[in-house]
Amino acid sequence: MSTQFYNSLTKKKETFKPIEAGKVKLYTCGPTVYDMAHIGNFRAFMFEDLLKRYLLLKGFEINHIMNITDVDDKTIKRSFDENIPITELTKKYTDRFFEDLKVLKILPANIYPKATDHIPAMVRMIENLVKNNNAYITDNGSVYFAIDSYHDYGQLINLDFSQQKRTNRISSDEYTKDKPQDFVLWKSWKEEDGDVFWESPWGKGRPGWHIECSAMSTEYLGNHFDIHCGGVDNLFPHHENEIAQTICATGEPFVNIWMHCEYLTVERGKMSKSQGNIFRISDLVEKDFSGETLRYILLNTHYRSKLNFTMDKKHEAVQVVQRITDLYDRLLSINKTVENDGSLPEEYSQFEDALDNDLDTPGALAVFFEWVRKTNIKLDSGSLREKEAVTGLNFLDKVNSIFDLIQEKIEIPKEILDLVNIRQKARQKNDWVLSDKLRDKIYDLGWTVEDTLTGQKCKPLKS
RNA sequence: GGCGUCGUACCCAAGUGGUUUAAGGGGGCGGUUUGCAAAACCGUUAUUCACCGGUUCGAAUCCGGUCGACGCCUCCA
Repeated sequence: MSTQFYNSLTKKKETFKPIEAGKVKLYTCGPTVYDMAHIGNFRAFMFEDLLKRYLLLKGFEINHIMNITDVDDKTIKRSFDENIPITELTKKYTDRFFEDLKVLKILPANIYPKATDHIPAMVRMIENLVKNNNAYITDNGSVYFAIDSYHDYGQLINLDFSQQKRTNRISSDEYTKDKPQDFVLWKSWKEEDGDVFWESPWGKGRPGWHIECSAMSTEYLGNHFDIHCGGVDNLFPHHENEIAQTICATGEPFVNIWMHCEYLTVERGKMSKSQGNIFRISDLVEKDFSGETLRYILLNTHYRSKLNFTMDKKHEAVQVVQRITDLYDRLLSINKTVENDGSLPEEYSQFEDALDNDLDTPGALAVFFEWVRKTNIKLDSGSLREKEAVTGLNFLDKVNSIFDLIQEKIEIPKEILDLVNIRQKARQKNDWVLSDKLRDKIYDLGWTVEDTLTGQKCKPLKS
């Protein structure tokens, strides 16, 4: 089966074929670092991580660029409100963003370009657009893109501007534009911008939001590259505008495949500060969600389906993570004298087929769990051959390279180990009363002990 | 008002014309195992895919309608 991805541009699944054989140029819209990102933001980043991990599994070499938006209305307002320099604000939240990525085990991008480091490239692009008559300059020194100059405008989303609901923003805000739907490329300086501005041929100001992604993506990946991702909310206006301005500026094809992941909702609605239902990664870590459990929750729903995040999803995730980790431990503990020939179980091809089908993670997990059950049966009966243990570990490595759900080993503290050893002696003497008492004590200290055929197995309490 | 997505068991969630008289996970119940547990495993939990019509030899899957949920229409992952 060929690898197929749903392309938002053509609205159907397409066989993936990179521009350059064996290499993928990937651009993903990154965070605006005016505040901490929340679980909804990270759903998109997790989806992109999944995409990237799968392409890596398929053997592609990937150049992944993720931008950091460190100047926009929100960053300026926030730095003003908090009375700290904008660079200090954005540094703080950029650092927090990277910490969260680590918690979620999201693989790092090759480069994280910052918008403020690429103003000249944006200015050059805007100059091109002005030169090509795709953009116009207003009296106050702002530059707008004229959407009428790009006839293919509206490929990602079907919008009938004549039927558009009139919002306050359109009617009151942008009176200097030729057409309400024209979007800003360069925003002229206003008093509330303070010292946040750059010099340009049109006077001092700052770039519009959309132009940064156009400038940075083409700078690092070339004018024409393979995949561009984001959340569905980026479809319009962000990506629609990006397409228009980039194609008009470069005169070349832009992106082959646009991929968007659906919303994450909380209690069936959008997260919003007014409702107090924003979950940040650090909040969830405090509530005992691990990176693995969050990964399972986010990856157990197909990326193009809505995902309703609730606290009670934790239980299922915890169980699954533990089950997989336990199986991994069981296979590891088998003495293996055979050489690893890289073999994989027959389920592997179905696993890959599921992911080939537009990253069907629930389908892939279903195949995987069938295999987990079969393997546990063999383990229980002692009929698993050494060779199968090796093959199984190979499969787990592959699965883990995508899902990354196996928990890292935590060293058992000496205090616990001592109790386990005392318990061992008690058990040899059939002193069940003491044995059970010690088990309770170990439990109270945050650990569990299971009595297996090969002796006691100690692990931290699930969270 | 315009555009669009979705509605599958107690919960989560694949499947989008025939190998499905509907995967997988969690939970419940009943077992095997265990000194007892835990873990693992076995059985069970939707004759049915929001509802009503239609197309077809055949539909959860296609078409029309109804109801319900959600999103976009220039802040948004």
